[in-house]
Amino acid sequence: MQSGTHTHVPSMVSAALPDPVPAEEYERCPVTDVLHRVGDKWSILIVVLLGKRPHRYNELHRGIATISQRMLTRTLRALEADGLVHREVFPTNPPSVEYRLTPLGRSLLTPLSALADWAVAHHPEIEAARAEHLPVQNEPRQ
Amino acid sequence: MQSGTHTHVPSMVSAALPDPVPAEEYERCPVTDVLHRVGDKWSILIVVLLGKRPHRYNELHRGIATISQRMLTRTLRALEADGLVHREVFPTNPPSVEYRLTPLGRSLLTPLSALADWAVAHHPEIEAARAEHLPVQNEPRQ
DNA sequence: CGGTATCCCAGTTGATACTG
DNA sequence: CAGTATCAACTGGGATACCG
Repeated sequence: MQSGTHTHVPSMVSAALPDPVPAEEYERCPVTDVLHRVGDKWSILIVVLLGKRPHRYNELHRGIATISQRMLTRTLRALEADGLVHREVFPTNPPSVEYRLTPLGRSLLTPLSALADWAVAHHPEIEAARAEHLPVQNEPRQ
Repeated sequence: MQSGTHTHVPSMVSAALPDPVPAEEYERCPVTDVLHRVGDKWSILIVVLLGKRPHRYNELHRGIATISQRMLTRTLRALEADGLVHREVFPTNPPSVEYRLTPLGRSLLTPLSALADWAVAHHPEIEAARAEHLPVQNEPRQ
């Protein structure tokens, strides 16, 4: 279940990061920046849900089950600020607000799916590795 | 400047996440799990550096510039526990320790590069979107 | 319905000092 | 060289209550 179409060393990952990484380079590294955004507790989940279809606020709230209103709002605001999600208010009564992915947000689904596929495929190996390292967790290293 | 080869909805991202996401599903989601690991402050940076070639401890320390010894060690231990990085001690004097990616770690470089390419390509759009949303940052929403 | 405003805790990160 | 130990600071996230 591996691609096989390209097994060579990735392109821009290395290119974006010069060998000695100075402090300034790190701060503005796009890769790190994006990973920090998408790597928080709820962003990917929301992006994936919105990838299926637009959702209203409480629809997302019910959809995720364990997220607090505070974090749902904060995460949506952050995604909106980054231009990944569009928020539209319909002046109905009661008011309704719809969230949907922007074209930029939809374009993120593609590389995200590559990582998701990797995660699904290799999660057993990771779990196995963790299980092996647990026994020596608190041992001093030689 | 988009791929065009596949504009459909990604495969396993949706598949791994059923529409109403119950609490238990979230906890064990491989995608979220991997993203949390790789999404921390230093992991990707280290993985990318080790993707170029093996590095010794202080070589990484000098290479990254702003990382503390504590966080370098902790991040390396975490990557090692997940089976992404291999640590080898050479009994020289003074001692030397070499870190390199495992095959699993190297396989992560491929999907990571897809995300990295996306990040590099679309970072300007993200920055632009942020710049537009900053002025209304503290305004109450209608 | 779709949010804000507070308060608070747990976990993450950093600074500094010390060691086999 | 390759780390550990300790403490302090910062931040993400949750609980609860309230609002237009």
